[in-house]
Order: sequence, then C-alpha cells, then structure tokens
Amino acid sequence: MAASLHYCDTHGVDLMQALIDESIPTLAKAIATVGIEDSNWTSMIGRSREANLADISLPCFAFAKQLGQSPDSIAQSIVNAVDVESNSAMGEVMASGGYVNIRAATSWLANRLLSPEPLAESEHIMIEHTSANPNGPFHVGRARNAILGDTFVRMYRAAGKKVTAEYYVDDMGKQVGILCWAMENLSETQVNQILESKELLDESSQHSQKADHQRVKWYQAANVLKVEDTSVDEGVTTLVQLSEEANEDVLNRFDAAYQPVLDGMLETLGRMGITFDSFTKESAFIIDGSVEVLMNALEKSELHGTADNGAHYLELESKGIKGKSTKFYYRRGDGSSLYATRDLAYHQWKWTQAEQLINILGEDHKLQSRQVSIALDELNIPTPDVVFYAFTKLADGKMSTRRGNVVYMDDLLDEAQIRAQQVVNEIRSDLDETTIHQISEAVGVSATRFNIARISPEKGITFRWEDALSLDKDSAPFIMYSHARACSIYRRAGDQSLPTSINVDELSPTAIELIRRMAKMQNELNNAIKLSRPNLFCDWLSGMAADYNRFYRENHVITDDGINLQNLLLNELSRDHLRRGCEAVGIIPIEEM
RNA sequence: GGGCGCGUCGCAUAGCUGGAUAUUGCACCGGCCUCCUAAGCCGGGAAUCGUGGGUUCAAAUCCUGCCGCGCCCGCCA
Repeated sequence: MAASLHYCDTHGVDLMQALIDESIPTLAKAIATVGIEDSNWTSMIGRSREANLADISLPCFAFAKQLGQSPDSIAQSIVNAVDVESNSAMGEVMASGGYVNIRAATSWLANRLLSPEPLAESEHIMIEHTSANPNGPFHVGRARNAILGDTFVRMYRAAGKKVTAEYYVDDMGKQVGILCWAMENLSETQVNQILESKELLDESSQHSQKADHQRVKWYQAANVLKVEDTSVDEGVTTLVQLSEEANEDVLNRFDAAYQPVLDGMLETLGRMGITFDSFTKESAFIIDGSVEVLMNALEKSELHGTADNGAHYLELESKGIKGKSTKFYYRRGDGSSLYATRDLAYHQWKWTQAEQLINILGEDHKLQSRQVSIALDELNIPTPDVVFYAFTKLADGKMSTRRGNVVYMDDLLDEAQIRAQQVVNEIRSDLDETTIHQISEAVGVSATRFNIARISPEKGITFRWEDALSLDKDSAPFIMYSHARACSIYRRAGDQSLPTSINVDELSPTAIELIRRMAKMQNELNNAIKLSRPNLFCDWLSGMAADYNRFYRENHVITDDGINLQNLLLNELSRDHLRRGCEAVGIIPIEEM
C-alpha cells in the first residue's frame, strides 16, 4: 500500500478567505496610490463569480463617481499599482470589466493544501431533525427532513463543529393515541377487514412484516373506523388526556405501541447512514414540571390574555402576525398544555445542551415556528435557527400515512439497490455476488440521498422514480466512481513515499484546475453552512469529481517510466478531498465499483 | 380573504447579501477505449431568467402590480 495522507479532521482553513486576508495589505498600497478614499473597500472583496477568471474579485463600480473615471480604467490603475511580486499568495492580478481579478498563486495553494492546520475548538451545536411521529414507516415525504438534517449534521462536523443529532419523540398526543388505542382494541382480522373494505390493504412491500409496516395498518384502520364510530374518538381522547397529565400507565402503553414503529423507522434511517445521538420524549417536560412553570411565567407577558373559558394565549398582532388568528394559545380552558407549549419547554432544555440550536422543519411549520420564537422571546429564552424545506409530493397528490398514499423509503431503497445492481452487473461481471450487492446498496443509498440533498431546500419536489433513482452524471455514482478510481490508482501504485512539495512549473492545466478546486473546499463548505444550502456544497463536490476525472485523463500516475510521484501526490490529495466531501453529504465513499 | 415560499433552455437544476459572455445534468448532434476503472473525457446546437411597471451607471438578483403552483391561517400534533 502507498503511504497514505492523513488529513482527516485537520482541514480547518478557508483558503479563499486566507487569500483575501493576505491580499488586502498589498491592495491597500495600490488603492492608496490611485487615490481612492473609500475605507469600506475591504468588505467589497469577495469570491469571484467567474471562476475561470479569478478566485477573488474587487468590483470598482463604487469608485467611479468619486474618481470620475470608468470602473474599467480604475481597475486597470489599481492593477498597475499592485506589487504582485511581493505577495506570495497572489498569482495573477488582472483588470477586466471593471473588476480587479485576483488568482491565487498555484504554488501558494499547493503548499497550503500540503500543510493543513488543525481545526480550532468549536462550540457545540444541537441539530434537531426528522422527529417524525412514530405512527408508520418512513416515507419519501418524511425523508427530505431526515436527509437534509443529516446532511447538516455531517457538514457541520466536516467544518469541525461538535454536533448532537437530536430526535424529538412525540410520545403523547393524538397520533400515538390512535395507534395505541388501535393496538389495544383491534384484532388483526378486524384491521384487515377494515382496510380491505376501503381498498387500503397493501402487502406488496417486501417489508410488510417489519413492525412499522405492520403497525401502520392498525393506525390506518383506526382512522377509517373513527369516521363512522364515535366511540373511537372517545377512547382516543381519554387516552390523550391522560397522557397529557403524564399518567404513567398510559405513557407506558403508548410507549409499548410506538416503540417498535420507531425502531423500524430508525432501522430505515440507519440504512441511509442517518443516526441520532439523543432522543428526547415530549412527555419529559410534563413530568419534570417545566411546562407548568413556563405557562405561569407567560402570564406575566404583556401579550398575555385569557379567553372566556379560561384558556390562556398570547396576542401576537403587535409582533407582526397577521391573518384570522393572531392568538397563540398555550393553555387550554381545562388548564392543560398544548404541543406548542411543550415545544417551549423543549427549547429551554435544548439550550442547556448546546450553544447553537438548529431545527429542520417542513414549510407547514413556518407559522408555528414563528409563534414559538415570539413566545420564547417573551420568556427571555433565545430563539433557534430554523431551516425550512418545501414538500415532496407525489405526482397524483400529497402523501399521507393516514390514507396510505405513500411511497415507503424501505421500498425506494430496495428499488434503488436493484437498479444500481443492474448497472454493476453489466460493467463489473468480474466481481462476486456479495461484493456486487455491497456496491449496489451503497450506490442506491447514496444516489437517493444525493438526489434530494442537491436540491435547494425551499424548492418543492415532485416525486418521480426516475429522478429519485437517477444514476446520471450529476449524481452520487459519478462522484463515487471518481473516488473509487482514485482508490484504484492508489492500490496499483503500491508502496511509495510521497513528495512533500509540488513542483508547480510541471503542472498541466487540468492539474492546476484540480488544485484550485480542492483549495475551495472549505470555503464552499462554510458558505453552504452559512446560507443553509447543502446543495451548494453538493455542487462543489460534483465539480471536484469532474475536475479529478479531467486530471485523470491527462495525467498518468502509472507510466511506462514508472510511478509519477507528483501525480500520485495529486491523486492522494484528490482521494482525500473526495472522501471527505462524500462523508459531508452522506455519500458512501466506497473504494471499488 | 390574509400570510409565507416557488416560477430560469424540451425536462430537471445552479446563481438571488444588485455587477463581467446565466451554471450543471438528462435528452438531442458529433468525436475519443492496443494507455492507471468509458458509471469516463472532448466538442456542438438549444434560455424573451412567469409577466407588466419601478429603483439604479448596472436587475435573473431589490421594490411593486398581475398570472400560475405549493404551504399555512384549530383551546390538533
């Protein structure tokens, strides 16, 4: 085996930011010469929009009025006055279209890439995502939350943050109440009869014996039954009321009803590489009394009001909430709390666990989330950051576990694996069955995740099998293939001791592009995190794979004259960047495919 | 009715903290495997950035009218 580079967990430096920082003193001298008196110009330097022209750019449009010259000629004057030679970070500095365009010196980039610096100690972040009601199997509508949430967890970790992935378990309330009532009152025969009568019985899934797939039938049957039989609602309501009083017996029965479902859901998520560090039950905040304390505290708010029947609310009209209902009810007439109230206590608790909170929520929770934030503010509790995503709908309508109008994730992942296997069978007939299965499972899972992670969260998705399972170029397999290719070369190169520096003069254009791409990794990651858009980092990763492939075509590691060590070094840097990029978005970086 | 979001080549998608020839993939057309994985590489055609107005030296990007789509507006969760 070749000497391996061990850069994991040591890449903390944003080289584009470093380039900006190192360019500023040199630019400042030039700008003073030209006679610009705008002290704000340093904040105008940013990443260049034209990646083929420059890494960073200074737009000169704002100086035009002051100097009475065209932006273009100002840019040219600045460029003429810049002493590039004195700055090791700066490569080319050129004027174009009113911009001062700066490219990093390739030698500087290469050096920085080869001597990474350790990440600084970071704050602790709690990312709460998924938190789906445990009433049935994971479906593709719920998957966007989990995939997005886990991608954030991974990206933050790749950026060196300490992250707790948190799942809020809704262990009280109507949904589990219905499930529990059904499990206790309906026989399997009854359930099957009810579902059959409504043509809801579907045992076509390979996973129909899995606990979550089994128990959702009881949930669906109870929902059908309660339309005709009012005693269902009565039974459920009694249970729900008791659960809200933290009745131990009822909470235990709820637990018994939903836990196998939750386990089934977590198994599905585990297959996608999605795991949690912490599970918190909603009932915990009733039991410890914190909900009651908060409700009492809210009465001191200036927004507080009381309804005729004794219910308590906050009037939010003055806080910019518009529409029919500006009242945020947090205590019912009978004195009990509501879901949102418990959410307040939950947030209060979360702040004891981390310095930053991020919630991943569907766009249907926007109003609710705003109300909760205002209430938190009234309680002097900080508000969390929230990432919203638009819904995934089926071509023929909205997904619903209750109505059985869903595509289950278990089935989607099966199908993804099968489709991937068809491809692997075709091009890797040399591999044994077990290996082929492992590869196709990794490809299927990665492709499914990437096809969601690469889309802007606020954009609605219409589920189509072809799209969800696409193995095309702009997808996970393309990236995985590039990584596997780099691994293959690493294996073939054998045990080599790698050079400690890169001779820039010998680099081909594709090699330079590759270095430039790698140098932007941390910047792209930081940017995607800052803007809450994982799709931006997905773009970088696709581009990284493409640049590696171009490099691979032109620059051979294994040649007739032996091993080209410089190209091997670039191959190893690429392999490392691809692997870390994959891990940051939930693609499995397999070593062979 | 009110609030929030979305509308970019045939399809999908990037860019939206104003700025340089609007990105990428699929599909379509044409090249490249005696050479480290062709799930690849190179080249080509294809876009009134939903639509009308405004702000600006500069608008896909900001403001606004309209059209279309989605989500929300429970003492539910």
